Amino acid sequence: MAQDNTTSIGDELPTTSRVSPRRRPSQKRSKARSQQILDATAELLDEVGVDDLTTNLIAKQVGISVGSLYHYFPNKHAILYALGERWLEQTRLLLEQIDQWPLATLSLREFVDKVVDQNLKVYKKQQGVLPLVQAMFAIPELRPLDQYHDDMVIAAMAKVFKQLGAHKHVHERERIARAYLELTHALLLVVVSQQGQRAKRTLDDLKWMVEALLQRHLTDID
Amino acid sequence: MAQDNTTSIGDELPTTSRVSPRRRPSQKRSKARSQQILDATAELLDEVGVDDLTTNLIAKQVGISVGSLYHYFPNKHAILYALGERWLEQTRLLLEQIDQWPLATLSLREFVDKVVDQNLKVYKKQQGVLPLVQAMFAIPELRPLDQYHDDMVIAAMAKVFKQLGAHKHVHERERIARAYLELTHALLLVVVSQQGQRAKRTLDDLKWMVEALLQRHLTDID
DNA sequence: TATAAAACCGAGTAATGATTCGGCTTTCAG
DNA sequence: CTGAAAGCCGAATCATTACTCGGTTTTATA
Repeated sequence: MAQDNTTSIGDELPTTSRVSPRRRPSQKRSKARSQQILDATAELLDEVGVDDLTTNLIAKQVGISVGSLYHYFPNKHAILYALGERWLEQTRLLLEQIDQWPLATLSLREFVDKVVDQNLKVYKKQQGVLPLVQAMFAIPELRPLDQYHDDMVIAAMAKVFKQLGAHKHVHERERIARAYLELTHALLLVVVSQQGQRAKRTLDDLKWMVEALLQRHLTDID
Repeated sequence: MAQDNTTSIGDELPTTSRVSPRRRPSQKRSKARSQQILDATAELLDEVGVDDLTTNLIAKQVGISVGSLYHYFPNKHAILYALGERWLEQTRLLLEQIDQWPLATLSLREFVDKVVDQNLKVYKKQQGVLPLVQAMFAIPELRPLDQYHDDMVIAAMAKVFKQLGAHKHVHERERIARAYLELTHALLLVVVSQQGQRAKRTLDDLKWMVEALLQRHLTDID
């Protein structure tokens, strides 16, 4: 009953905080399966939400057994964590791109138009964003991801705002970036859930508001 | 669905026709305890969040046993549900007030200033709003509350927008109301979490954006 | 004071769902 | 062809927590 010497597991972190794959997928096939699991999880998030997401359900969706599932991920949270990392990566890429834009040559309107459109793409591409983001906020084990995401966006945008002409203290620019983050996040989730003309109009409203927010702080003097 | 085992208020009948008068005092106590439980739950929501909220924890916080807890509420969700209803009621009251404002005599700026300030008060008064709202969205049993809340706000604000001069189809006004709802909700949660000057500035930004949103749709013609 | 209803207690029960484990099957380098 | 590693299986186990229940204490009216 006590720990036998079945290799490798005994000296790891407590179960709940192990979040990386139990072993590095050594084959292409293995890696593909990990991705399959993440895709299936994203689908299920959309269909049933976070709280009804069980490991058995995921396994069934992939078409494997729970046992096999645990061959690729140490625990349930690790799957969501990996999914969150995917999302984080997409956001990181976008921010990296934005940083390379010729900000000096863009009008505020052009800038806002581009950022919001690009951001929407990221939201649209990620299946089950809403429950995922919700989970990242609600589940303690995923909290660091959420925190990291926010910090990353805020830092990057605060920098961008400076380049755009907001000559204020970093602190203040970060505060504005937080407002920007929450505004776009909330409204993009609405846009994603809407369709056609309605989605387009809400997107336009969002752009309008972002522009208003930035306009205000680019013209004001601290 | 919530508690029906407490009081039926407003049955202050003449002495002669009261069937069992000896019940009244204890019912008062009962009601008070129910409120105590809700208060304790709100506190715990703030402290530990939704997922670490257990019935035993609530009981301990109140200073009673789980058994007693179940004397007042049929199950755990019912407690959160009742808490959600409290919140809903506050919102309802605010919307009712707004409906009575002399909208015709207010400038857009004055209107926005008042609505947002009043709305902030409601958010501030409700301890643990964030996890509560989060729970209302995430837990299937509470979903109806969230739905009702949104529908209520959207319907009421769509009406207000009309009075303010947005001569558009209900559909479009409701779309704008949804944007208004998400904007204020997201940003007010930020404001509540901030302090002092920082909170004030974010609040001002919020008002600025709300004004921008409404301005746009009051001047545009559908 | 007697007494019945209201409150209360908290160990025990049950249900749910994550995780394990011993053995099976497939793959593939040598 | 063969052996061992990679990959797989799913019933059994473990952990957590909502909820119950038989019995005790408190309250307040007659």
